[in-house]
Amino acid sequence: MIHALRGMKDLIFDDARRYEYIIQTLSRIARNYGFEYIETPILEETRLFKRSVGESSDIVGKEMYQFTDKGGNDVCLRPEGTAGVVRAFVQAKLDRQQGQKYRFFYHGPMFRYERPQKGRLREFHQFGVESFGEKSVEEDFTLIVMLAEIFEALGIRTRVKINSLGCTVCMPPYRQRLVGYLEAIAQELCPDCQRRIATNPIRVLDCKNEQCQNLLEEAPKLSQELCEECDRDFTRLQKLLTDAGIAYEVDTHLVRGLDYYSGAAFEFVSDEIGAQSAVAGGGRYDRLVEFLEGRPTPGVGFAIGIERIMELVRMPQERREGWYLGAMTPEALDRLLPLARQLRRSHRVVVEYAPKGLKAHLKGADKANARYCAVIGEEELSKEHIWIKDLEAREEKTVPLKELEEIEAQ
RNA sequence: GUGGGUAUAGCUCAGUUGGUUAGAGCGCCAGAUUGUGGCUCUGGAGGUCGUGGGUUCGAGACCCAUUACCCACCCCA
Repeated sequence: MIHALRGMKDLIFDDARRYEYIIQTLSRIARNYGFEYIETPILEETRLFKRSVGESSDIVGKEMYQFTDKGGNDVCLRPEGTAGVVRAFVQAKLDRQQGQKYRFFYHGPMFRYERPQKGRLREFHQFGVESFGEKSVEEDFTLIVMLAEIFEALGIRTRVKINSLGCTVCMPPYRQRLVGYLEAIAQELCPDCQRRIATNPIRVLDCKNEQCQNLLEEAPKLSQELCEECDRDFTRLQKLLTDAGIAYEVDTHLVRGLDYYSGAAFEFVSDEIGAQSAVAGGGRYDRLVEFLEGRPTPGVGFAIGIERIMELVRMPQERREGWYLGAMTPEALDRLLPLARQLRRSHRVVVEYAPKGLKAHLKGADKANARYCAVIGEEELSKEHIWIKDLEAREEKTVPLKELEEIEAQ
C-alpha cells in the first residue's frame, strides 16, 4: 500500500470538516478587520527565505524542502507564509504607495523537514494576516485583539504572551551587552547556547535548558533598555490591552524564531495540546520589506497553526441537510434523475441509483444525514407522485411530482 | 539528528508463566412477515497477529534486525 509521506496527513471526514470550519470562521473575522484574501505560490526561490527568515534560523538552515527544478532554479516549498506575501507586496509595487495601508490574509500548506510529533508535521497549515504601512502600535494591539476574538469564536482557551524586540536604535547596543554577558558565562551554558552566542545571541534567551535559564536571570533585559520610542509603544500596547480587558503576560524571554521580527512580538499558547503549545505567533517586522528590496514600509502580522488548534475547536452541532432521493423500481429511477438535477440548483441532494425497499432507503437517508427522504415506488409512479418524509419532524406526505419541481424551482 | 514507547479485524483494544480451529466492543452487510430510519435482538462477512530472521516439539507472546507510527528533545505555528 502506498502511504502518505512521513509527517503528511490527509484531511478527511471530521478533520476535513474542522479544517473547513476553521478557515471559514477565520476568513470571516479577518474580513471584518479589513483584511482581504491573498494567495501566493507554494514554491518560491530559495533566496526569498534566506533573506527574510534568515540563514541563521533552523528553518532555513536545515528544514527546507529545497531542490533544483528542471530550469536549474534553486527553489523550495514555502516553510512559512510571511515571506511570500511580502514578496508579492513588493512585486506589485505597493511599497511605492507611501502612506497607503494594505491588509492581507492567507491560508494554506507550509513545509518543514522536521521530525514529526504532536502538533508538528512536515506539511502543516497556517492561517495568517499581514498588515503593511501602519506604523502605529494600535495596529499591533488590533491584531492581538483579533486573535483573542478568533480563539474565543473557536471556543479555545489561550494565554497571551507579549514582548518587545526593540528596533534598529535600541536592539544593536542591547545585543552587544548581551553578548558580553553571555561570553562571561559561556562555559556554563549548554553547547547549543555557546554556539548561539555567535550566530543568534537573542535566542539564548528562550533556551529550554534549565541551567541556562537559571544563569539568564541576571542577564540584561531588553525591556529595560528599550529606546524612548519603543518603550513608549510597548507601554502603550500594555495599556490598550489592559483597557480592552485582555489578560496578558510580559515574557522577556519571548523571542520570535524568525529573524525578521522587531518591535512588538506576541504569542498565544494553549496548555491543552502537549509540548508544541504555541498556537499563534506574530509581531512587527518593520525592516522586512527593505530586506526584500522594497521601500521601507512598516509591517505587522501573525500566523496560526491550524493543526495545533484542530482538536480544540468546538464545532457547532451538525444538522440534517438536504435531500435523499431513492427509487423502488428501475422505472422510477428515470423520474428521479431530472428531479435531482432540478433540486441541486439550490439544495444538497444525494441520489441512490439502486432500486431498494423503503426501509433500505430510509436507512440510507439517515446515514446520508439528509433532512428529507423522497422515494418513488410503484404506487407513486403510476400517479406521478412522490413520497416525502421529513426525518427530523418525522412527518410524511405524498405530493405530485410536478408540484415539487415547481416549488423547488422557485 | 538524539532518546523512549507502540505495532493483533475498517476503528479502539483484550489475548494469563509460550500449548489445539486468535477474541470483544464499535462499524459494515443481511434478517426480525409482504412500503417506514435512529433503539433493541439474531445471524454473517472480515485477520498470512507490521516485515524478515532466530530460539523451541510448538511463537501473537521470547530474542535479533528492519520499517512505520506515536511521544519527547531541538526548533517552531
